[in-house]
Amino acid sequence: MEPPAQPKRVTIVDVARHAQVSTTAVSKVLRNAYGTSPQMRARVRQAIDDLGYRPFAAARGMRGQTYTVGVMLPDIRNPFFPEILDGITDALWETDYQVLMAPGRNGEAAEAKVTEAMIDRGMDGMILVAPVSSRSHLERVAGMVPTVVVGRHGRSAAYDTVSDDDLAGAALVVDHLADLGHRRIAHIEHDETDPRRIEEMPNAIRADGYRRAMRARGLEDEISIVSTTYTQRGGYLGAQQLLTRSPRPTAIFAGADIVAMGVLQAVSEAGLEVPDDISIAGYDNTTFAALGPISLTSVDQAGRHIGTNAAQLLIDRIGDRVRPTAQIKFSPTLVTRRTTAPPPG
Amino acid sequence: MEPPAQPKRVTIVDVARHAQVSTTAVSKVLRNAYGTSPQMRARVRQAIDDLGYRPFAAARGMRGQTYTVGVMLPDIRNPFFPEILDGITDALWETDYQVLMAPGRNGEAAEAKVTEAMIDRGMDGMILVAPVSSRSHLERVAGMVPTVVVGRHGRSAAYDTVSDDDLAGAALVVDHLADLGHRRIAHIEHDETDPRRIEEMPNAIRADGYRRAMRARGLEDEISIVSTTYTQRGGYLGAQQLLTRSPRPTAIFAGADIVAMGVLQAVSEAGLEVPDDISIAGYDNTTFAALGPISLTSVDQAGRHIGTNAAQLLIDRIGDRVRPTAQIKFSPTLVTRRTTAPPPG
DNA sequence: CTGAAAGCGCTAACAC
DNA sequence: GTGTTAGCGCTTTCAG
Repeated sequence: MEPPAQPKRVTIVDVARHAQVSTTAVSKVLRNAYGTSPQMRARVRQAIDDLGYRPFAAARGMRGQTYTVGVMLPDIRNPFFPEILDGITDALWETDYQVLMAPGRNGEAAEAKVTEAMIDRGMDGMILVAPVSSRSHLERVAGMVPTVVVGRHGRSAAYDTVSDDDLAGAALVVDHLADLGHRRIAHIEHDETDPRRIEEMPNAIRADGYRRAMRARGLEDEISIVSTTYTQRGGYLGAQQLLTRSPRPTAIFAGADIVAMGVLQAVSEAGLEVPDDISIAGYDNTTFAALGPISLTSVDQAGRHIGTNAAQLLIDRIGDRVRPTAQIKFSPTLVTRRTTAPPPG
Repeated sequence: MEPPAQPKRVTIVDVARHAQVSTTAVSKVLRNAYGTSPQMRARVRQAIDDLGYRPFAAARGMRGQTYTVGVMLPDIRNPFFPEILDGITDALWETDYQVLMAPGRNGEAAEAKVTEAMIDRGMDGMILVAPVSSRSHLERVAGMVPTVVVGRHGRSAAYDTVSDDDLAGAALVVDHLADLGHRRIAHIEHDETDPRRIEEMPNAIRADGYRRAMRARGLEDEISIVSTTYTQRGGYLGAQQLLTRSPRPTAIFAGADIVAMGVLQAVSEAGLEVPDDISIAGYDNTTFAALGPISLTSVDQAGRHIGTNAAQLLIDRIGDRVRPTAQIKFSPTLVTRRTTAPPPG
């Protein structure tokens, strides 16, 4: 058996004929536009049901909206980002908008490719999560299509933002560890060289928050940072370096849970016990931080919540493209688990 | 500062004028179509660069292709699925196709919504990963747009498939445990009630593979299955049931890594040690199975590889819609780690 | 309140 | 090898 020949799509013309009205009328009913009588709406709706009509987005896109919003996530392997997507999808579930996601792969070139592809496909709006692209690129994108940027700090007149207070989050961790009695608290950061990004990227802000919090606790002499990447391997390599230092840190604050996973690995290979010999804290409170055998102390960012808020902001922006931009900032909380305890001795 | 007024898009007409050729010529060059001289191609390319032209997908979609493929994943929280998406994205990276993903949320209604949205948006092809929809729905979709189904067993004349040999995978686990000396090996499955799906869904096949392998080892009297869901909570509840049985199983084969996470939790709460008191095995070999503190024995499905093959199949199918459908089946391998060992005593 | 008609940007016959 | 032209399905003036 061959695949069945494509049945020709039902169009607005078919619906109009069936309902004995004009195509204009159908179009108006579809968009809940002004100027349709109740009985006309009823007849058109009936015809739509009878024929199983569904609007063809490409055709709509040529004149008006596509009812599609694009989401770019940096890395779907990091379990924190799916939470955000989930929040976005939930918020838009009951609307006519369909959410479509593409991975940005943590690179400027890849991100540019994705944002252009989305613009070319007529997205009505875009949500860019923790993009690494330059601010000017982001503003150019936002100039073409309503855009919400998630995770980057710093306000722009071109796009709305939703972010988490990474400065406060880092302080939460440092304070928690210091309260337990730790002094030699080290940090593993995601290396940020581009000076223009250093003020905006969450990873850089966390490192800064760590420094400030250490100083605030009078621990400036103990500040100790290793720069790798926000990956499991980055955590592994970073921890290896830290463990050879002498005196050895009694606690490691990893900039992301995924980094903490690598740290745990290195610590275990070094024959050390967590938390008896060394305390570990992560960031993001991802699902695997909560897993029994891991039970990682981590900073919770409420990813879902970030997602729903970003979606709402985008809908508002699509509705009014010239209103002033908004900046929503959430406060993180600390979830303490079994990887942190008072220092040995 | 207001967002800058939208600069009007550069169209094919602008390019044609700039290059002093017809719009047809530009269109042909864009599609590498037959009948263009080298010098014309050069001039058109030059004009495209000069003007920064990019084709508008919505307009293309009205006549031909949109150069977009849609991927539906059941659940992006399960870290196995991102691997597949990664494989797909990689395979299509150098092509003109853009990959766009939407979550199917493990429900027939949600899946229908997503597949329709993708069809409405003129996707050139779709890859549906582990869909729960009825076969007839899948075939209807495949009749409208080239489709590859990943994970479901059973051949269809309407769509190509890529799957993993779940029967063999389950046997790998049972044999491994039996070789270690276990006899009371229990299984936690994802409950499948729909008889039409029971023959196709990977979860059902795994349960079946477990039963067959147990019989093949002469352990038919020890067959013990708990039906919950492929979630962490499902694993937790399932394990709680199993641990109260007497005699207690000495090994639990969880149908998915995420399930094994819940099992580990329940086992730990019951005060039992893994693997000394009880062995645990999972399925999917997700990133967290490999994490040091977890180190879960699991079946590897090579998700990336599944993704790249599905993408290739889809490209082939887009190129020739009537060629016979293909069924690719991969063989899983077992990765043994620290959660399995000989039974106590 | 309703409908006729003009495109949106692109592709595909079909002529030249 | 190249250009002219007629739409694809929808939205949007603009008359009636």
